[in-house]
Amino acid sequence: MKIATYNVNGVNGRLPVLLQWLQESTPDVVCLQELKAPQEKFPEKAIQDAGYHAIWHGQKSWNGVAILARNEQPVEVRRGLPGEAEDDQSRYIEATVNGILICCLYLPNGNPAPGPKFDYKLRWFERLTAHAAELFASGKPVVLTGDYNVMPTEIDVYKPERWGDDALFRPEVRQAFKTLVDQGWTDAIRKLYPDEKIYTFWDYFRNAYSRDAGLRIDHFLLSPHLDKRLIAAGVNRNVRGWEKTSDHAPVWIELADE
DNA sequence: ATGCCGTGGAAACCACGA
Repeated sequence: MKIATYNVNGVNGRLPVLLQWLQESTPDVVCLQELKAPQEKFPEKAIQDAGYHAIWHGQKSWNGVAILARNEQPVEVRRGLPGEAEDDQSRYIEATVNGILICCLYLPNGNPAPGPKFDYKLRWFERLTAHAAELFASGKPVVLTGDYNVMPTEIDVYKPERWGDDALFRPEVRQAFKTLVDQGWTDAIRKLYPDEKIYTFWDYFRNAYSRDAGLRIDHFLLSPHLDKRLIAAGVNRNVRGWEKTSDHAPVWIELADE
């Protein structure tokens, strides 16, 4: 079973790239972030024609998350994280697919830091961590995946010395990621490739992709049950080189059948 | 060191992203 996450940076503007990648990669489950489309503008028909059923939480202009499943209907469990009723940003959706709880998240960027956006990021992280603790305690097979907007360690940044004050790399944020992982989750990429330079995002400008000036900010966290089933993981970096592409590349894991 | 690029929405610029 292959599960992927992809920050598309505009699902409608990215539709040809998304469909091409789905056709080439044929993931069983896909988590999308940054739809940048209101609920009624999600390209449901095109995605259905590609063989995927979907649930999504849209929002005008910004944010937006979706879960796709090939030849199967994702069964929605919740949309939105608990803990802040006034939070109206579409950044979290959760569904069951094939017995696995799929949690698709788009963690706030948080810049500029310090400031209210950074405070929101840290609050959102705390809410995610609280919810993740409940999911972990349930003992169910769980995947927490998406755009975390955090580089966990120095090897996840092309030039860590330049990123120390950035909201994606500040100590509080790295600590928040560590606190979450330390509940017992497995960072799938780092389990399989503990020392390799692996990026999932490259800026559009300054030729970041061709210079390989990248960041690793899209992650898969696995519950212990799924950690045992993990057989492969990677980044479809070539997709970042396509025309009209996102600034993120798709990230994927492969789980052994039960 | 820096939104230099890209997207969406509204209005021929601005907010926002990482």
